[in-house]
Amino acid sequence: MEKIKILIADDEPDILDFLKYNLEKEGYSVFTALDGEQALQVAKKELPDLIILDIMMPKLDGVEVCRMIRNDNTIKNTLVAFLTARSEDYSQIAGFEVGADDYITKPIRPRVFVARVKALLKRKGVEQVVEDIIQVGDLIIDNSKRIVKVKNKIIQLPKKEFEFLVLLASKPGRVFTRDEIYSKIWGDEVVVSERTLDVYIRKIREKIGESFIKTVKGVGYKLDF
Amino acid sequence: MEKIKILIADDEPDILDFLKYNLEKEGYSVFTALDGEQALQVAKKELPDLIILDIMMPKLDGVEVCRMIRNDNTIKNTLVAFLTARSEDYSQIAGFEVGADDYITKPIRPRVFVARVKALLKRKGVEQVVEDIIQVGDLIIDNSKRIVKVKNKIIQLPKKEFEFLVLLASKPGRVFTRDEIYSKIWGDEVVVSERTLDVYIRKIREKIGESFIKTVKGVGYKLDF
DNA sequence: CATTTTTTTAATAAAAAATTAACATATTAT
DNA sequence: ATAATATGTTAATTTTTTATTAAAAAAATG
Repeated sequence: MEKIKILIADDEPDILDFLKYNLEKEGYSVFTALDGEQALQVAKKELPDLIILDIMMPKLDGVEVCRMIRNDNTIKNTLVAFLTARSEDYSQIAGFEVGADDYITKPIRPRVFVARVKALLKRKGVEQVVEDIIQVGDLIIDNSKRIVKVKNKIIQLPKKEFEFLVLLASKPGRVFTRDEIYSKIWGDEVVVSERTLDVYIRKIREKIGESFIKTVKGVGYKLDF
Repeated sequence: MEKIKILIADDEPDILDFLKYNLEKEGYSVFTALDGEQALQVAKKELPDLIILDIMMPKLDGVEVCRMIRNDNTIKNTLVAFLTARSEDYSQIAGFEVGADDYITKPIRPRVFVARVKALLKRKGVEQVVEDIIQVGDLIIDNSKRIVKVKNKIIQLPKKEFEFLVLLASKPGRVFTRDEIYSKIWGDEVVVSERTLDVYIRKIREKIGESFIKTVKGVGYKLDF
C-alpha cells in the first residue's frame, strides 16, 4: 500500500530532521526543503499529500509559498499546514487567508505534532485509517493478530485473503472496483488473470460466511452486514 | 458512463505505452498516434476530449498539428496540451500562439503527469466532478457506496440505472434531453434502440418511486422533488 | 527435498443486467 | 376530433459479468 507523502519546509536543518524522523517513524514518506523555493519545486515534483511550511523562511516565506501553491493547478488542492512560533500569531490571519488547512505552533512536541498531523489527514480524508480492530456486524478483523472472528469463532486466513478482507473492511459499505482491488492488492506491475479475484471471493466467503461480501455487479465488491 | 477520451501523439512507442498505461489506469479511454499526420487522422475520427502532442514528431510537428486542429471545424475546440523537453522552452511561445491549453515537460513522472491532465480537464470543465453524496428531497444518492436511499430505505440499482440517476441528479431540476442522455451514458458510437431509455426510466421509477423523475415531453427528463 | 499450503489458471455454469421488440397509451398540432 | 408524434409498458432475448470447481503452479514449511 502506497505511503502518504509529506513535505516539510523549514530553514533549520535540525528541526527538519527531527520532524522527518518522527513522521517516518509513523510510516509516512517524508520530503524536506530548506526554503520556500525549494519547497515549491519539490511539491510539484512529488505531489505530496500534505505540505508543512514554516512561516519564516528565506527567499519565499510560508504564506507566500502557500499562495503560490493555491495558484498552481497541479498542486492547488494539496493540504497545507503552517509551522509558527507561538508569539508571531499575527500570521494566523494571513495564513488562513491564503488557504491554510491547519496551524502547528512551536515549540514542537513530537507526540502532539504527530497527533496533529494524523488528525488533519484523517479530517481531510487522506489517511487510510486502518484500525487495528475492525468490526462489521458479527465480523471482527484483528489486524495485529492477523485473525478474523465470526461470532467468536476464530478463523485464519492466508495472506492475500486477509489483505483483501482488510481492504474491503477499511471502508465498510464503500464499493471497491475490481481494478482498484487488483491495483491495491497486486500492484500495477503484476498482471493476474481476470478470474483470480472471483476465486478469492469464493474462498473468503466459504470461510467467513456468504453474507458479508456483497457483489456490486459491473462495479466491484463491498463489505457490509 | 462514457469515458473521457484522450489522444496522445509521440514518436517514441515506449513513452506512448507508458502514458497510455497511466491514463487508462485512471479510467480514461486512450488513443495513440506515432506521428502528426496519424494524430490528426485519429483526432477527426475519435473526437477526443484532449489531445496531447509531442512537439518533436516526424512528418508534422506538434505545433503544426495544433495549428491544423484549430483550423478544422470538427475538432477546433478540442483541448490541446504539448509535451516538451524542458530545454526546448522556446517552443512554449510558439505553442501558446497556436492555441495550446497546457504544457507538460519531460521527463515525465507518472503522478505529476496524471495530476496535470486531471487539473486541465477539470479547469476546462470536461471532467465531471460528481459529488460523493447527492440529496434531492427524500432521495439520497451515495456514490461511493453505490446505494440510493428513499426515506431511509436502501435501494440497490444496477450499474446503468445508477449512472443514469447520478446523471440526472448531478444537476437537479435541469432538463436533460434524450440525445444528451444517450450521448452521456452510451457514448456517441454505441447505438441503442429508441425505446431503451424509456425502459430504464421505467425500471428506476419502479425502484425509487414514480415521483422523482419528471418527463418533460418533447424535451427530456429531469430529477425533482 | 518432500510435503503442505497458498496462489493462480482454466473451463464451464449460472446469474444478472442490458437491450430489443411488439404493442399500448398519452400528448400535440391541425 | 384525429392523425401524427412522442413516450410508456411488458416480456422475451441477448450479452455481459460473476460464480464455481478442479487442477496446476508456485511458495512456504519442516
